[in-house]
Amino acid sequence: MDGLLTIGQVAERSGVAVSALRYYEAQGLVSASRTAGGARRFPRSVLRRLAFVRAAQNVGLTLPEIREALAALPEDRTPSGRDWARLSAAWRDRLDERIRALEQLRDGLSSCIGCGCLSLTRCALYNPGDVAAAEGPGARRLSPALRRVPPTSNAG
Amino acid sequence: MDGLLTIGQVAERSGVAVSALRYYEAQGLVSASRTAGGARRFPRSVLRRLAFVRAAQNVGLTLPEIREALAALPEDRTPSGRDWARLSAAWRDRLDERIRALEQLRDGLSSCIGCGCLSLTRCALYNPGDVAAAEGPGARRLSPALRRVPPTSNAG
DNA sequence: GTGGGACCTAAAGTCCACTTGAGGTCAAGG
DNA sequence: CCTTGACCTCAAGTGGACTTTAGGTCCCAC
Repeated sequence: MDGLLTIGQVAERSGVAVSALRYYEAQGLVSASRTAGGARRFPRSVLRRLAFVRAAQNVGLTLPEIREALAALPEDRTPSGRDWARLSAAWRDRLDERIRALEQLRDGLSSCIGCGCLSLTRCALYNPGDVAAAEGPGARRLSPALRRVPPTSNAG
Repeated sequence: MDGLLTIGQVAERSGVAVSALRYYEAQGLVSASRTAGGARRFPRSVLRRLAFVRAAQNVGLTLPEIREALAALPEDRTPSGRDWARLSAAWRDRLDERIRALEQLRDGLSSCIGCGCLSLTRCALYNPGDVAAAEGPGARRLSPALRRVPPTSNAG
């Protein structure tokens, strides 16, 4: 081993499926060199990059957004404290937003217990953060502020 | 009007799109009688039912799960305080769990700012809920609380 | 020199919660 | 009579993040 990792090794060490790794490469989230035979060889730094991707997903970013964020960071070095701080702050805002929305939901719920109201116009549970949105097709289980806890449902 | 609502009226009053209402009927979440001409006529109770659906979605339930929950409630009456309280409590647990997970993420993030670590084994952001390094080299999954699908059910 | 992994590509499938489109029916109004 | 508008059905499309499938290559061990 010359410090480069096969896709299988990356998958094993990162917990990201091989197919997902290929998909990420296609989406420009990670990059790999190739052997003579065409097999991917990932630099070790891909592990950090994948950590970043995972973390960003946890914060609720889409892959295109994550790609943007990654583009702002150095390709193969540890990001500078300043860059990192800026990103982190943005993420924390998002987290705060999500947490707030959930808390609102929960508190609305508490006040609902026993009353059974679910008032269409007033119930905080029904209408959290009063986003009533109609936003085009696609899965939309949570109100925008709450959207997306990533699928990560590999067997465990 | 004999207390029955057209699909358009239901859509307007509930904020749920006409197409969604038809979809819900197909999924067994709501039911409607038909006029001679074949048009749907919804009982007024559908509004409460839809409120329930919305609320449950906000808590993160899938439509099949919601159908289950609805099955446990009386078809056309207001649910009893007891039933309602039981459901609400379950939902609040879910919310609490999600909120906790997100807070952990956020707090881990705060401690990351300026360090730029994203350590695969130690970083709270990457590995929320310290399901951390316990498991040999490489990273692990999301904390259960951030996973999409509840322990009681299967997944997509 | 052959069997078996690990790898490759491109395309299609999956899941969820819907929406959109095509093509048709029905009741009321001008 | 004809149009308008609300409704109908069934089929296909949408978006995100992947996975699965089909068919092939590469290389190592026996």
